[in-house]
Amino acid sequence: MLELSYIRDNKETVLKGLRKRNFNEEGLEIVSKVLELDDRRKEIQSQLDQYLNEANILAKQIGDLMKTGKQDEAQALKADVAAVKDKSKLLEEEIKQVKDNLEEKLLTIPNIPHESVPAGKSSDDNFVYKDWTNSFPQLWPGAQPHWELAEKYNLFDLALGAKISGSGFPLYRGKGARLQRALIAFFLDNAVKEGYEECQPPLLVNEATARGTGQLPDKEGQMYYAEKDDLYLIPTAEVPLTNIYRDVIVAEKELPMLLTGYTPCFRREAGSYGAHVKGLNRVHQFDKVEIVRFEHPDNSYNSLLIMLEHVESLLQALELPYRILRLCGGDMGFTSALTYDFEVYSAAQQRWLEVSSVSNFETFQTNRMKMRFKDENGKNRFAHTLNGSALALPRIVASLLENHQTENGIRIPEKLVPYTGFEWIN
RNA sequence: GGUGAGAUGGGUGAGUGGCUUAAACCAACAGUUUGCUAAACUGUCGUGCGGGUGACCGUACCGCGGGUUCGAAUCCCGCUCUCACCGCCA
Repeated sequence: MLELSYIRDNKETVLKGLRKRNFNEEGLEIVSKVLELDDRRKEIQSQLDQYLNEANILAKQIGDLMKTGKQDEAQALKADVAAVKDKSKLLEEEIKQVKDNLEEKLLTIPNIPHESVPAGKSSDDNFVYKDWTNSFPQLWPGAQPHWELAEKYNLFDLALGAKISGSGFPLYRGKGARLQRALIAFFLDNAVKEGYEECQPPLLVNEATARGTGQLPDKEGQMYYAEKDDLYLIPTAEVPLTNIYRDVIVAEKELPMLLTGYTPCFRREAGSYGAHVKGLNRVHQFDKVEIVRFEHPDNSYNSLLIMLEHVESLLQALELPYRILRLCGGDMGFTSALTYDFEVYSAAQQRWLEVSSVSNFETFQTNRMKMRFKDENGKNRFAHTLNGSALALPRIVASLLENHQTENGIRIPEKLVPYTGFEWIN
């Protein structure tokens, strides 16, 4: 959620930012609308405070009169209080309406893209920030896509997963299951080495938590929901990890705070079926190691670059061809100010697969969550949040299997061997 | 699932209708003292909103939501959560 004071002081910047997100002139009216509502809110607040002040003074007088035995005079004042109360009641109702309306509108405004974010309609307009300049792995004619390799080497079984749960719930087994565990441990170890604190959060979260990071009300349909208990299955560890600091004010020197966690992630992905979702390309349940940072606003963009390097180092260790995209305004998530996507090349499918999304949310999430730090002047300010996948497993596995396949089996990258305990899948 | 107790500021915890934004203690921060550390002493030490250049002023907030009252942390109702014990259970 954008800060109202920010919208007020930077209206032109906000409008420019929303245009980058392809808001038309009609859509942009929301900005003026919000400011008008806020003006009205302030107006009512002033008047209301005045009435309440009057009532408080009268109540005190009544108390004093009662104590000194002047019952009659006290009774007379009670009528005055009642009159003031009537007026304040009306204003209270009105201000509640205005506030609700304001909040509702504010929640529909996405984050303002960073000035460096290119305009654009869709993923076609994303800017290649760092391209893969080496040659791609050359596969021989008999090379197979990962779903065929999985069958050949008994690594995972989608049909079996479908029997047990439904489509999109892979069942890993044998060396496939071991590979999952190895990747998770490898990613976690690397995050911890970078200074992130390892966490194991709950996988089901309540409404306030889902709201804090912006999954609600924006992406309600994307989450699985356990109705009986009013809990949501997390679509990413970002949700529970970031909410650790909901409604918390920390000392400035505590920043930055770095958290990492492995969790399964659950996504309904309603409506996405077809050729692109074959194999592990898109599933309802997958494993991911997430990194989350709470940063001082002055440092957040620098830290974003540090996160990029971290994710890059993982992909290099796994010896996978990758590229980094800078998302355009039209393709960026609702809550993000700047997002880099990482894609690995799937040699057998001959296309890029997204494996990580690293974003700076600035104060968009912390404003919703009321997560602040006390600055050197004793003022409470919203911290910046950042997060990124480091990494999401399924497409890494897909790419790993496809790119490292040989006629004699699939080679495990050297850095991963200590985790898998085997050098070859064959 | 059953029974009981509870929810107050960063923490412990006092506070049963007006003198309470809320005692006291601890932690934290600043200063004095000191060769250094420690101790001692002094001071500061909640959040949102509105107003003001500002010191400040007003207002709301004692788990959440209602209610009673001129006036509620305090009384009433509903909800949520926590803790303890029992049952079930990895």
